[in-house]
Amino acid sequence: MTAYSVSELRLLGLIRKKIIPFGIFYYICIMVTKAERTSEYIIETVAPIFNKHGYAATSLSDLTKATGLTKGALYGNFKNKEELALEAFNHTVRRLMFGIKESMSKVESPLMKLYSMCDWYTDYYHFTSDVGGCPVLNLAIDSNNNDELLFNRAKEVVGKLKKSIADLVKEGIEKGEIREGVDPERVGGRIYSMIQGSIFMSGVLKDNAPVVDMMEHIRQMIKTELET
Amino acid sequence: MTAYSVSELRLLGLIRKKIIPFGIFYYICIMVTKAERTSEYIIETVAPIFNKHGYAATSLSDLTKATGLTKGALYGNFKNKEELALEAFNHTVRRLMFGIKESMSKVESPLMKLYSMCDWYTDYYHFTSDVGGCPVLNLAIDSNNNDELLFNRAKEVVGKLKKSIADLVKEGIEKGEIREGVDPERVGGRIYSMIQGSIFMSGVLKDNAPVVDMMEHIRQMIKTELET
DNA sequence: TTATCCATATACCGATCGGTATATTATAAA
DNA sequence: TTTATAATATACCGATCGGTATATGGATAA
Repeated sequence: MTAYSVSELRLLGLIRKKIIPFGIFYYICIMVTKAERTSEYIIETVAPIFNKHGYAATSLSDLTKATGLTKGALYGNFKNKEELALEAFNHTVRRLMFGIKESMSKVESPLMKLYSMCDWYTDYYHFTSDVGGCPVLNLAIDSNNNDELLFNRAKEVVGKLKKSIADLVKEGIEKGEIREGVDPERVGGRIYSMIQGSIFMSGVLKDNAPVVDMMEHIRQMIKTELET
Repeated sequence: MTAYSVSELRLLGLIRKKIIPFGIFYYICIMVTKAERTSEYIIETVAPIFNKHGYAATSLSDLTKATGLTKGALYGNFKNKEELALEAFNHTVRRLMFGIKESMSKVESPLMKLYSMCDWYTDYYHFTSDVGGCPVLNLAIDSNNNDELLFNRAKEVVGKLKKSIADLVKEGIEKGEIREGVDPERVGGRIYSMIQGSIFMSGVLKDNAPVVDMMEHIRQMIKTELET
């Protein structure tokens, strides 16, 4: 089980606050119950399994084997397999989002943030290959025509990621860093398509080259087609 | 069951030739046995099901329900579920390949063939959405970490499609239509990544716009970055 | 220390899984 | 039409599926 800092636990929404009266004061007690620790342990352990094998191909026996827990423990902490898969996906996505936001927060301007995003995705293959590839790509394909709840969540994340690029482009135009004529939505969609396409190729060919090359291409594209 | 022309049957390798002696002559009798017709009927029927739901999520009862046949019939024509899934995939891919080759055969030069490919992919979403999306994308993701045989086949097709673009670029350079400095392999990989990425986006968002837009972008890219 | 309660383990459910041996039917050759 | 054979249906296999009711044990509060 990975060790977490308090800030990470807070980020992951796993900290419960309890207000305890003491005389005329109150203490705010930050606590993590056993169940919460177990839930998190389960999520962390099963996330790569669901990501690698998909929802249908992952059995409860796979999960009990990996966690060392029994079905009783799993069903004590999660409603069913679907909810567990959803939480596992959210966990992985939250981590990725955390990483990219952290990377982009280091620079100020929207244009620099776009370049920063390219830098971050350049290493994407390396830090996703061991957990079974891109969770967004995997879940979207896996759940399409199979599980509405999971698919809608995957679709939602795709939409958000696409929008986050479009928003940066829009902000760049407002700040005069990106040309007036550029359509933020179109460019956002294109760039995210390119990223996902190269992630797919890297995953299939088991080689980070497609992602690395595509990121270089996107940087060039930003330079020649977007920058003022 | 779709009606097939003799040329299509020949293409699909489903025609058996029988040589019948008649006097001093021989007749070549082109025949399709019942088993072959049944096999093809099964493949055609189950292909969209496997494509929609994936290998693991498709049960034999799904297949018997869809075909109206029993397990006995399926196992009489195919070794097992895996082989059936493989043949179903090959069938769909063969059809797509047939379509794109037909489209490209209408023009002569490699550069025009690249544009022709863009035209063809522009409609890709429409003629794959009803069979459950892009079979290459679906099988590659579905079988990765799950089924070596199926994954290797998907990977092989990805490699071929990527190579076919690279070959056109290479030929274009040789014929002086495309600039000397262009790296065919890199460009081939990029273009195929872009195509697959946009196909993914169209599939998730249930909207052909991403593919249409990306094809326009690739056309522009060919014009400005490849053409002499 | 003791009593309570919550978390986990155990045992079991009916349904369905992929696959097969055998019976039955349809086809095609003679 | 008869006969041989190919193709399909039936019935069944052990294993595993997701899920649950209940037993049990360990942590927590009094």
